[in-house]
Amino acid sequence: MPAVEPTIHDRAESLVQRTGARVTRQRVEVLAVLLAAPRALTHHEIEKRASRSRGIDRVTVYRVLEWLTSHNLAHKIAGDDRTWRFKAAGDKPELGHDHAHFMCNDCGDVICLDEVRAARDIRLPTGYRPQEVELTVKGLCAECIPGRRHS
Amino acid sequence: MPAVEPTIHDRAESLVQRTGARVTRQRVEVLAVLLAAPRALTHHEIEKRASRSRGIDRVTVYRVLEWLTSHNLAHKIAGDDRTWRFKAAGDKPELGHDHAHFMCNDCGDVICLDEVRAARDIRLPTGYRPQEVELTVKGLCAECIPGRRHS
DNA sequence: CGCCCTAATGCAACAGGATTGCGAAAATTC
DNA sequence: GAATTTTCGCAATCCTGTTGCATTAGGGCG
Repeated sequence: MPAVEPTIHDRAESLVQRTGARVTRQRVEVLAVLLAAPRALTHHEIEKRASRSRGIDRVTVYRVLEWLTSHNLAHKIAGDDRTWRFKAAGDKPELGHDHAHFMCNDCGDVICLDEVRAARDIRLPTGYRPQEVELTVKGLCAECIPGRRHS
Repeated sequence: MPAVEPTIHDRAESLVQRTGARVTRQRVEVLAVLLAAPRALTHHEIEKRASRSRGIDRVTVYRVLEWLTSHNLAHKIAGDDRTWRFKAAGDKPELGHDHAHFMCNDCGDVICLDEVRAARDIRLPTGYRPQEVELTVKGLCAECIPGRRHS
């Protein structure tokens, strides 16, 4: 059953189109997956979710993600498990990525803390030039608090 | 020429001893390397420096670093290049690791910004429990500022 | 509408950091 | 100094991510 999800897919398509580059099924699908997710996803999760209709090659997913990132349609977040996580940048690609993140020490999930802004006035050694500030709170997410059963 | 470096090596040995576990050449040497370094080192750098007298196996270095980390004698920092960097924790292993880091976007070097302390009062979604706060400033280190010649 | 050019995809092979299994070596204990 | 148990070294393996290259398919243009 081709029960398409109109809104998200269309938003994705429109965002890809707006870059002026080619609108391919793979780009749209991957971006749609990111837009639909409430948190940052690993390459693995993205690949799995994007392959529901037809498959997308592993390498293509990597390349699409790199492309999305370089066009500010997605953000790339380094986790402690040495795997990148990706998150849709939202509808305003012009805006930067200067909010904070929360990372679960147990399951590795990453969410954005949109309200928090990192301090920008930090003293560096002489000769050092700051570019971005990253603020990551680590801890346990609601799912991983001991005492709760795993879903 | 066995020109030993007395102080650092001894400090390393003492720190390892204090854990109650076995005091092996490999643990002491690796920790001494970390203590001597002004910045966080990659596994590669550590291995190279630790092998000056006799060699230490690659895998052993990994295991020693993991051991040091789990005993709070070293800290493990995730970089954007997906390689771990390690730094001695200093003489007070009880203390946490709640200072900020600077990471060079060009060469990847990581240094600690000991004076900076991250905000501890950050609002999280309900049910989330914070454990650590990581503040990382990214930019260019003095070596990598354009216009300077590479050493 | 269909052709063409080029960008993008898929496949396979590769790269490099990190991990695991297991027998050998060595640090404490007695 | 022998026993015991941790730790080491070596090889093989895993896993994320990358590269090369032939094939496919956007989408501009006639």
